[in-house]
Amino acid sequence: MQRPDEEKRKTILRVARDLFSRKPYHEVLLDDVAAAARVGKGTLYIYFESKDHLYLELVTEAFDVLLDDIDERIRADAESNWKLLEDLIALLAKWMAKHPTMFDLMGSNIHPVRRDALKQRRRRLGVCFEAVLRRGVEAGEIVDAQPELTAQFIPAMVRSGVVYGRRGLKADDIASQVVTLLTRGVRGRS
Amino acid sequence: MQRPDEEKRKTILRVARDLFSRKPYHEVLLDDVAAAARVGKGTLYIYFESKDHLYLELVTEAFDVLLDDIDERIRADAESNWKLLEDLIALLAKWMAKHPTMFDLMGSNIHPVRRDALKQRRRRLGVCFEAVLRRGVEAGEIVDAQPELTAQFIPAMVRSGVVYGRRGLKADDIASQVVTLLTRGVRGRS
Amino acid sequence: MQRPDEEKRKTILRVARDLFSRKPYHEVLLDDVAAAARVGKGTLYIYFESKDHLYLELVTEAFDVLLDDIDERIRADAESNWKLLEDLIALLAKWMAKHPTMFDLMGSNIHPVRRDALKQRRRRLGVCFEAVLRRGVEAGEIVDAQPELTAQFIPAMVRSGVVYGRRGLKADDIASQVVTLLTRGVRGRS
Amino acid sequence: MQRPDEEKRKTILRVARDLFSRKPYHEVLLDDVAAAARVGKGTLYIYFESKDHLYLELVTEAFDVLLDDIDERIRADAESNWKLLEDLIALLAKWMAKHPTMFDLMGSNIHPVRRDALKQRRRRLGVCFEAVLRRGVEAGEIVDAQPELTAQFIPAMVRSGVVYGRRGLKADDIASQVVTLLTRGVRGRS
DNA sequence: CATGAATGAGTTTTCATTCAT
DNA sequence: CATGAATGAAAACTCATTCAT
Repeated sequence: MQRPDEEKRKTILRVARDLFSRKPYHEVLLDDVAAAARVGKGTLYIYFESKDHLYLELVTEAFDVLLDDIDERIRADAESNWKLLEDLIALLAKWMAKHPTMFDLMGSNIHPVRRDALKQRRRRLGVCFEAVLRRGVEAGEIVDAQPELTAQFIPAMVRSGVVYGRRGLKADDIASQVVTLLTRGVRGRS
Repeated sequence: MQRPDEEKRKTILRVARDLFSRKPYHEVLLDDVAAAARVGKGTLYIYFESKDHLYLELVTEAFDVLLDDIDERIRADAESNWKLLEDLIALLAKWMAKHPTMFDLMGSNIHPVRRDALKQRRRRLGVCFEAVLRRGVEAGEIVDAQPELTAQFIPAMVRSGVVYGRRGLKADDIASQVVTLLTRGVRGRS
Repeated sequence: MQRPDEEKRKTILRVARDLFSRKPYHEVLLDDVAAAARVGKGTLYIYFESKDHLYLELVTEAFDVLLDDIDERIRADAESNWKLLEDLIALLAKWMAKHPTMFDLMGSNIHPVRRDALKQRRRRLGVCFEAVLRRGVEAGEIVDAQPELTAQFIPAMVRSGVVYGRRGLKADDIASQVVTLLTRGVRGRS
Repeated sequence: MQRPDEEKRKTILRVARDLFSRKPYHEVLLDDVAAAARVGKGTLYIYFESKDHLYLELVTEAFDVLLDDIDERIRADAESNWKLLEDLIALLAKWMAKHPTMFDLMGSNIHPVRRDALKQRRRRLGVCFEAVLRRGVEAGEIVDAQPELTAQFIPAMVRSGVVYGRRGLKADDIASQVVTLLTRGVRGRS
């Protein structure tokens, strides 16, 4: 995807990500984006087809970085599926802390057509975890009757920790609590 | 002489909830709401101060129903805190299935001033679960070093199941998977 | 003009006059009028055809009182045309002090069709003064090459005194200054 | 790249002045203004903050032109205060003939907050005349016990001549009648 | 007659997108 | 390529008027 000025493109995306992280979609004006990126408003349309497309690229880009990281980790043979799972959770927590509103963004602000591109990413994330879980099940490391649900739960837990957790909570704290839950739940052995 | 009609108010809220559940805030026109409720546009302004207020009422109302149900269940002495926890999760799953987008709505569509009313509800939800967890810990039924995080995880898991789970998934399926997780995690005993 | 409840009609007119004197036409809501008159909004439409008609009646009514007073004074043989002129000015000043914004109201708030009814009244006022001036000219009491202009000037002066004069200015002060001007102007005899 | 166009701004003001002179504030739609100025509706909002602001600028601008002209004339040492007074009246009459409704506009159409800017101008106009009158009194050219009232009368007379005078009346006719009145009134010397 | 809830045409204002320079 | 002035469709909200009770 070679563009006239790849640098400028990056700047716009970075600046836009900032704005979209702070305000809801409809409160972020392209005037603001242009001003913050120090470019003319028309320039935005050289690099992005529309506000929706800019927004979409923004979110998917961040997402894709995560998904790539996850893929890479998965491919790098881990010592066990459980260890891999722990690593992925740590990865996820760190990423989520950096993009605290990225999942909110997925909300429903965007045009339905574009929305699907986002849902698909979110789903892929689940699929990654599901795969690891299933392999763990096969390997006897994991016992889970509904791994596809658990796979959805994991990112959801991480996100809720980041978004609703008390101030000062570290990504590691969240990750370790998720792991604890997956390890033994919270029920006392009586 | 006609009297202000509580029935009509309900109708508007119901109809609006439908629309806001299907489309993002800015795509729901008051024209649509009025048309769907079979009332004039001006009528909306008799019952609600503004679009924002209508929307807020919509979400908080649904939320408050849930919170009330939860409070009631908590007060009705349960046989154990664990049983109570299971009940609340079932309750939550059922409610969430009925309002699949209610948490998304909380996202970032609404005016910042009003947004707080929602955040506060979400927080109260966490507080309820946290209280039950802590009591469980005291009673020796539960082992959890970070109950306030777990309390956030629970609604998040339920929501992710509803929103991203495969079609045809029942509220009960989700609830039971959450309970399973909380009970023993997914790690195999090797 | 016998109406169901002449009293209620009067109340509405009085109350509306108050409101229209304080705020521009479009800021006076019929809701306000109805509330202030302690009647239902629909009731207004029993007594008046429309907001415009109510407004029109309001202004013309006050005007007609003035015009009637003037006519009466004119018919009552005065000792001289000059004395009559002085009396009319005093009358006018007193009336204007009671309806300070009545001429502003004539401004251009109202529907063009209705507007003419007002212009006509204002003109009639000029005509009254013009008639007196002309008779004064014939009687040799007055020297004026343009009595129809002077006739317009008189109400204008009185109004400006009421509207823009310093607080606490009495109707008599204004009237007497107008009379002074008409008597000898302000030019020094050198 | 286009530059903000001062010419366009002028066009809009001129066109808007025309419209506001013919119709009351609330009957002048920004659609009309935009159409008449041959610009898009949004363009109006580039040059003016709101309808109110456009309107205010319109009126104050015209007023300020007059006030500047008057100031200039006053500073240019006149042969006598009386001659100066005559000049100012002529100036005023000419201006008023060009903006027949400018004083009506001041009426009560505009938002209260903005209204003050106008009242202040009208007052300044009075102050100018008052200053000249007082100097004339000191110089023995003028005899007037209430110059501040006379100062209010002068614009009022001119205006009434323009607004209510017969068709075809020239600014000069009005000015000369005002001067005549100020010179010797209309009372016959018997 | 009296009421005030209901109505919806009418207005201002916003903002993504275009395009002349 | 870059710009930012221009555009106008779209949307929230108002309020005179109607009409069921």
